[in-house]
Amino acid sequence: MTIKLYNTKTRSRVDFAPIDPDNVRMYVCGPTVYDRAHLGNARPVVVFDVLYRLLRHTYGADHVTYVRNFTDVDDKINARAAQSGRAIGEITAETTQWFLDDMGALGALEPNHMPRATQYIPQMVAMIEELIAKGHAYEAEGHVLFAVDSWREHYGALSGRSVDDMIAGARVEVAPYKRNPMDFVLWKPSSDDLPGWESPWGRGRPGWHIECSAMSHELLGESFDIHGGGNDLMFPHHENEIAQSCCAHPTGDFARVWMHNEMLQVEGKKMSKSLGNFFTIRDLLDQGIPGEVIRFVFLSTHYRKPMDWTAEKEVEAESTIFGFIQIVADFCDFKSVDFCKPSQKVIDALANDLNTHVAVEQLKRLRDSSKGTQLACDLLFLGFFDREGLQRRSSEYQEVCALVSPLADRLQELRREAKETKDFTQVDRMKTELLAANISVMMSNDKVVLRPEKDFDLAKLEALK
RNA sequence: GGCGAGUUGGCGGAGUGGUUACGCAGCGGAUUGCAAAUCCGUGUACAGGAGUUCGAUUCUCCUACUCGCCUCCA
Repeated sequence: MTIKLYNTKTRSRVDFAPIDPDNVRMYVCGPTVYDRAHLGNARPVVVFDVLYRLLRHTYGADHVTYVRNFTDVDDKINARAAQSGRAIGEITAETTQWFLDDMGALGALEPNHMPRATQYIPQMVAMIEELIAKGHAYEAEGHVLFAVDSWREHYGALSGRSVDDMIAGARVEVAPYKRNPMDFVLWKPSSDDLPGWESPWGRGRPGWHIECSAMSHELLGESFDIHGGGNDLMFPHHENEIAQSCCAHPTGDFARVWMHNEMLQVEGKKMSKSLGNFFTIRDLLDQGIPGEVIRFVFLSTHYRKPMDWTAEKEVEAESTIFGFIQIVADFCDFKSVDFCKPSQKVIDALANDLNTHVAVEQLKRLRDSSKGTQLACDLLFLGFFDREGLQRRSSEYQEVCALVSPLADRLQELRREAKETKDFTQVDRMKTELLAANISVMMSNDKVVLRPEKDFDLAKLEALK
């Protein structure tokens, strides 16, 4: 099977061929840890989690190396520390754990490596020295800057810009010590109240971009397969990563395939604090929206299209997931799940540039044909549940069904009598109460089946007991 | 201003150079004590214009609009 992926670098869909099938390597830009992850932060995590799962399935779980960093040195963090009076390390440690917890709730597997920027300062310093030695960077007023003119003909290739275009359209304030307005910071000086490390250029801290170049090199080598992130990172972050890495390691390719997910919107608008439609994953989880529902909404839209988070979609996803659980509860043989493979249609859909929408449609087809075991298997594969969680949800549903089952017998008995007397008052009364508790009542000729639906409320059945 | 992405039926959302997914909602029918579920049937969409083509929703160009990046933000 060939996995096809859209490569931003070439703006085309390519057949994915790993450098080393025994060690497929992927790097995804992770969060800056200063606050709870918001909904938008979660999109790349979920998207690349699906890709990670597909790669593991295709090349073997032990033959994929997935790296996602934590940026734990950044001026936003410093600002947060200054404003809250808390220690930087305390903030970053806490936020890092929040991130892992929240992403775990969305079913994201943890990457093989989750490097923290602060643990790779020596590698960054070494890389910067290399860049200076090769004439791609220069020191100025305590800063070290990357000289885009030293790589002018390549710089901007990923995002489709030329240095000249960017200078023409730039709105940035240009620091006077820059040789070219587009030159970006590799290292900057730290005052005593800011975190800093000793370096050949004095006490300072790294610029934003160098960490990804240094850490991907350290953990994945000078050439690796896939680099991912949100498309807002394309410029300048990824462009600068490429410049740094390719100039420091000219014999390597750096990342061969670049993948970018589109942005997320909320009710048709950009999620932003100023619009007041900003919320975190934790906010949603606390509202009782389960992680698998959030994941389902995400996967219903292709990753390269803007995804609109709406209350309506969330509600629909919740029903759909509930419907899956019903079918799993009724038809899944959990003993077989362990030996079950994901549907070929799901794999094919994902292999087609991560067409998660089509994969999700396949789940619905399995549901409609009551293929509970296969459905369970695919739900697990796509990360909606782990095995334990799914089995628990399934059992819980079965228990509820068992509780209402005697009522079905009673209703059937009432119905049998009513058919003789032609007086259906009692039957209808009972049915109304069941419906009010969100229990579907399905009456065939000789049988009554009660099915608790989403938001069923057994408390409302007290009157029937 | 520069760069990029997008515009599909009531809504959501795939996909394809020709046979017009799918989901939800809707409508008609079968079925039902009434329903539900199910089954059958049904709605003839691809922003607008021009071009390429035997034929374009699918390719090219233009226009409009939306969104993103260029500034901390995935």
